[in-house]
Amino acid sequence: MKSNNSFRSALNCYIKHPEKYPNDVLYYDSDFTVVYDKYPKAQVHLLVLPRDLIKTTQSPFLVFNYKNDPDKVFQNQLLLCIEKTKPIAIQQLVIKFPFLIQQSLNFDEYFKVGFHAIPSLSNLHVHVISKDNLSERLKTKKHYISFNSPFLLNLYDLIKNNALNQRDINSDEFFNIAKEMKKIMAQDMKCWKCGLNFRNDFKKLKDHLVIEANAIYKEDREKIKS
Amino acid sequence: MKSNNSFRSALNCYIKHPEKYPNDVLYYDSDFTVVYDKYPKAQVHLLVLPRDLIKTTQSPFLVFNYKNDPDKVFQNQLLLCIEKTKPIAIQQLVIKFPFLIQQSLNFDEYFKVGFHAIPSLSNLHVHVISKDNLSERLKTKKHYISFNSPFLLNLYDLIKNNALNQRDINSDEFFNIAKEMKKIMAQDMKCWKCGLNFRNDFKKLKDHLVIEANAIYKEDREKIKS
DNA sequence: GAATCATAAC
DNA sequence: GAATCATAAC
Ligand SMILES: [Zn+2]
Ligand SMILES: [Zn+2]
Ligand SMILES: [Zn+2]
Ligand SMILES: [Zn+2]
Repeated sequence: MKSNNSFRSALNCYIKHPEKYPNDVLYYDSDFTVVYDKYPKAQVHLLVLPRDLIKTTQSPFLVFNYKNDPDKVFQNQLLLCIEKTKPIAIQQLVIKFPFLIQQSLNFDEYFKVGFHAIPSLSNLHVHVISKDNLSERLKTKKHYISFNSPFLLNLYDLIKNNALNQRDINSDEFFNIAKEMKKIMAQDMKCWKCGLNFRNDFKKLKDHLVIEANAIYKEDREKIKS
Repeated sequence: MKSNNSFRSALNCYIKHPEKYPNDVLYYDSDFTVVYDKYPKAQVHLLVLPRDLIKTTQSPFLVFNYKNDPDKVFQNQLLLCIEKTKPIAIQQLVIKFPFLIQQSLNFDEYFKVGFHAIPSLSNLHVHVISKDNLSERLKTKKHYISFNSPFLLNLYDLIKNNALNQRDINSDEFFNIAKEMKKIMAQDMKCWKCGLNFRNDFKKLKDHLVIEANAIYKEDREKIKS
């Protein structure tokens, strides 16, 4: 056990008093808060935080688990909040790349939405993140893999009644998940776009991500021209 | 003993074939090569490499050691090469900060010249480095301390007949030096300009270095205006 | 010399 | 979650 776990509650302030952090909070209502990730791992990286005091404490594996009698009302509220977050995320991308045209951007082409299988921060949070992974804050293999492997639990996969959320969630199962994820973290790094294998060469991957970002964010402009 | 020490000879190509590396080499003659440090730890960071095949293998403590009958001809050649390097370094700084006026810059106010007490690369090299330590490549406490402590052997101090170069250079003495330097590396990080103590908070130091660099490189412009 | 990985302490 | 420190392998 760690001596001081207060950092694990770093997001709690945003669900408790979203009105106090106008520089960090992009949107809030009675049920959700949307904030910038303080250490963004891509050009756009937002967090969607359920404000419900029970839900916020739950594991992403548990909160939608079928054996746990999933709260369909909550699921639909969350999906609705994600729909509200999509244009916000797109707008953030357009701020970074003014040549992009907001109305023509397909969210699914540019973004991913999901939970980390083993979050470090205890308040339940959905990552809404652009696919580029172009960021100074992306500093380690673990950062990259955590968004480009089964460590990222796609929100829509999780909500479906599939293998992901039919696991028995007991401490044995959490131990198994931890073991799986450790294996996943040890795998090679591959480009999210073209699949090129960078093995453990993080620096080369970083250089390549610049090229891919230039391509996707310019390509769109070219498409618009033609 | 390390299994593969080839990285220690990374600078050898520049003294062997300076003409082959026009992108890296700023100046060379029959006795010296001046190159960009490949991982600059400040806005301007150059290396002066003696091309003599004996001198290049020597330790900075040994090459000027009085008990070792110092080669005064070599010393003077090196000092002359440093004099040639000074305007080059100043020019590099002006390229980064075009508001600076080349002719009015006092080298000693903006730069340091010296050896690392315990170099990682085996070819003898003098660092000519701007004092700012503002660089993305400055990533660790050791990087910073290595230029802001007795780990940096000031060239002119070393040439003087003083305590620094009167040490008996045997393996016992090298062991003592290594122990001293380890202590030095464990000390707090302090701002090179104002002396503010950042202890082990490297991130805060980095932020502060931005402020100090803005001040020194703008200050000069103000002086010129008045 | 840099970079990857593991490990505390917060 | 980030950041400091230590340790291999190159
Ligand atoms: Zn997380
Ligand atoms: Zn690619
Ligand atoms: Zn060196
Ligand atoms: Zn200062």
